[in-house]
Amino acid sequence: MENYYNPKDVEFKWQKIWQEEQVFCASMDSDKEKYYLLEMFPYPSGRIHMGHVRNYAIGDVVARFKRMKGFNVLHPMGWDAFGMPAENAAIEHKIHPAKWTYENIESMRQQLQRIGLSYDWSREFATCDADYYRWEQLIFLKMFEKGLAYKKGSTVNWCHDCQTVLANEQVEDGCCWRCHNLVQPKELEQWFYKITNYADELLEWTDKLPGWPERVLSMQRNWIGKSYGCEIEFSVVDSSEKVKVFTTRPDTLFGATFMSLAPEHPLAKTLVTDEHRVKVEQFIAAVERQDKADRTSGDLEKIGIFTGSYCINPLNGEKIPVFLANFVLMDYGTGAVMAVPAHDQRDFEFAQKYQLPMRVVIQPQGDELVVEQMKEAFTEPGVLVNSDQFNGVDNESAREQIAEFLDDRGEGRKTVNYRLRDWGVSRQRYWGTPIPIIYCDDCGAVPVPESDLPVVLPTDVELTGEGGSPLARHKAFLQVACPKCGKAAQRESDTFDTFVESSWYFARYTCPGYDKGPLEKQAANHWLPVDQYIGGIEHAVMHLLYARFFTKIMRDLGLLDVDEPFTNLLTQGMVCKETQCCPEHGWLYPEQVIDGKCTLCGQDVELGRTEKMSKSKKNVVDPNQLIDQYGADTARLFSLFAAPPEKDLEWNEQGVEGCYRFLNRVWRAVTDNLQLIETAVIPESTSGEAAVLRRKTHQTIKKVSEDIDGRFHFNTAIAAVMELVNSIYAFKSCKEEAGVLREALETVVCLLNPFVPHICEELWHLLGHQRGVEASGWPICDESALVAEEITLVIQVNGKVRGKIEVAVAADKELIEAEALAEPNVQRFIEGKQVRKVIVVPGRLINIVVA
RNA sequence: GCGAGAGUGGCGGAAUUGGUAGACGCGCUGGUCUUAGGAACCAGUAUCCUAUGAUGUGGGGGUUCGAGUCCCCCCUCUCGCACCA
Repeated sequence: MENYYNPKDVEFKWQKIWQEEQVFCASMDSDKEKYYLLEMFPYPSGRIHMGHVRNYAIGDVVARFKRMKGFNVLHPMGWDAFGMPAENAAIEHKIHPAKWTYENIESMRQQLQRIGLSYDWSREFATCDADYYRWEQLIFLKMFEKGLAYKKGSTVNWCHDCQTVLANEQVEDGCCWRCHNLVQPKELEQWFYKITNYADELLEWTDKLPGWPERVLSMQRNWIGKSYGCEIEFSVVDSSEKVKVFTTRPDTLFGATFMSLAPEHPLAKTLVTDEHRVKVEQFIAAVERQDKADRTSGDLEKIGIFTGSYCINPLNGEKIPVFLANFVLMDYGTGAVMAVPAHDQRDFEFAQKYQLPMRVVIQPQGDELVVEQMKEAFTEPGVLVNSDQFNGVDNESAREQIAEFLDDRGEGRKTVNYRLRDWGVSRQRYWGTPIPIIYCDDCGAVPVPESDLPVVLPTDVELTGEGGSPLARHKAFLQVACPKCGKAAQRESDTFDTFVESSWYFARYTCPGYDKGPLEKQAANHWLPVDQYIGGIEHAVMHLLYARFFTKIMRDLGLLDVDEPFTNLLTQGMVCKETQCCPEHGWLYPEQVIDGKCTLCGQDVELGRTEKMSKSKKNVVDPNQLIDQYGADTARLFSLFAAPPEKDLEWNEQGVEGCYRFLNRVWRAVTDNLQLIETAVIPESTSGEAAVLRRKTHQTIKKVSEDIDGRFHFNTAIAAVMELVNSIYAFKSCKEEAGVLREALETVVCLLNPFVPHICEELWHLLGHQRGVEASGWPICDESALVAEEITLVIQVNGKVRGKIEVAVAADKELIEAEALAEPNVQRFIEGKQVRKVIVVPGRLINIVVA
């Protein structure tokens, strides 16, 4: 085996040993410090892709590094196993979702194991296991008890032909992705989780997560969308109705010249006068027909219509017309806006279009706005005018004053508004966690008693894709006695959004077999929070926000004691590759192109943009093939070396070969020198070349340790080891200095172990060690080996490099200055000039400033 | 429009606190060994150039003995949000 590097044999051998000896199992009985490392678990689609390889390779580096550093590492893996692909497979291939899912899990586990990832497989579970989702049902019951789960009407995407609800991503251009018929909105009663109760806490904690990328935090803040403002009531003329608006700018209230309501506003149809009814109803219908996505996308034309009604500005008693406007959204604020065209751009455009009056109520300092000359709304700070008793007040203070004034008179009050909506968790799907509720004609929605959990998803169903969820037609499942009154009742046939499962799986890993509740508190508190979480940026908002919400829910249910689930978050970049396109055959797989020609027709292939690897663009590399060809270590190494983890990675076949060559170089460096270093020991003192190599060895230890720990600069860590290997090749070794060589080689093997564990384990073994690499610990940098006798200093004249000198480390400033000034090339540049100043940066450079 | 991030050789990317710009790898060039090399090893490789020289980190200013790094203005790209009242 030691003659040449054979990744297949080496990798198989060690994967078997790791598995048999269960070396990566984590236990709480340890006096080592805990470290919980987690990568986002995969959906078991059946095949791993390069994105998985990269994600899990990154995680594995950290896991193995932390273990070598002496931490008690928890590194689990499992399956996000509910979801629609299983139902689609069932429809297309007549295979039961459960069978499909569990078979995929088997196959994907094997594929992951081929990568050599150091998981504690004893903690593995799939979210579709009843032992998992039963606790999710229990958490729902507890939330229901506390009013955190409730039911309300909500609009879904409905395909009439398929008799089913579609997720947003299943709607393509407003049509069903399967039958291509028009999707319609449909009002359904749905379950919601009251995430808005936690909006403030979720927001506040975004300032207390320094280990998260700023852009993820900013996306979450944006999503929560907290704004301070004021609710103001406007009475309607000749009516007892009142229109409530939300505004962040009560300071502009005197400038309100009309009112805009969302077309869906409940008052829209009552406020319309008979004279305007026909046109208004046409308008409402027209807006309804507009695509939802279009309506909230920027460049929609602003249109509106007058209802015929007026309302009264509570501050000045002015009568202003009430309009309906397509840009006013029913689900933000109150669905009604007081329009201040002089100080809001949208209202400005609307007023211009319908020739509505404008009034300036805020003047900028040192300027005077004239309505007729305004080309856009003025939204900057200023001083109030045309505002009665508030004239002269700066607008920031006026905001408070007017809000308080309205509050006193009972016509308004200060409020906080959020963009965040409650989380709709009902899905009209089969392959998900059943929602444990029973509907009784007399008792209403009755929770399933705890002792009856789990509500098991029945397996005797057939999926056709038509006629709605098979659960809704499954009589044996549906028909049940009411737990309260015992009369015939019906089960809820909806299942949970699969984001519910992924909102607490990280906690369940701490006690996967616990059968007395969702969490064994002691275990959860021991391991949580996750010290490092790693996954794709695509989960920046939904998954990560839901997981944070659920953590707080579980805390408030007394299941654990942490506030936040993930201390540090790393969002890795995508794996990209150049696309290739044949004029006749369209996108081509890499193997369909030889020498720039299409293998199907021989035509020249056009190179497209580098894009995220995707099946549709065919710019994919199959990890299984890659591992067959080069081995898992090469696949891992390239994924880690080509770019820093958080950046996108551009796949490059030649780069992969370069990594393979490097591993061969490492292999030979060890095996070629085995005899020479067999009995060698690390010498007490070294000199000359040996000292230089020894210094390089310890510099590398220092550099790699710093690069991995916290910084995750794996590419530069690997580069540093490559430098050390180059130094080993350059080192002319002899028997006397074999100890230094042994130390250098062992260091290479240890430092590379987190990245390419199989080859390192084998080489470590060849180097004569009985214990595994991890057990031998992380190399320690000997500071004394870093010290050189002489160092090179750069000499600059006026900031430009003009020479270099070698000086003793101990040399004092005067000596260094004298030597620098005496350097021949430096002399040329300072000759005949006056030396103004000499700056000495210890250990780095000397800058001579001349006139 | 708002928010975040980025712009460095032929390419991927280094440069952690303001201190030798281009580490490491790919590609390319030359050499050694070889029947041969698409193997391995060695050397070279920012640009211009006769250089021990000049220029050079998207563009323009500035601070500094010294700027890829700090400040101001502008350009381009990526991502996220977006008629949010």
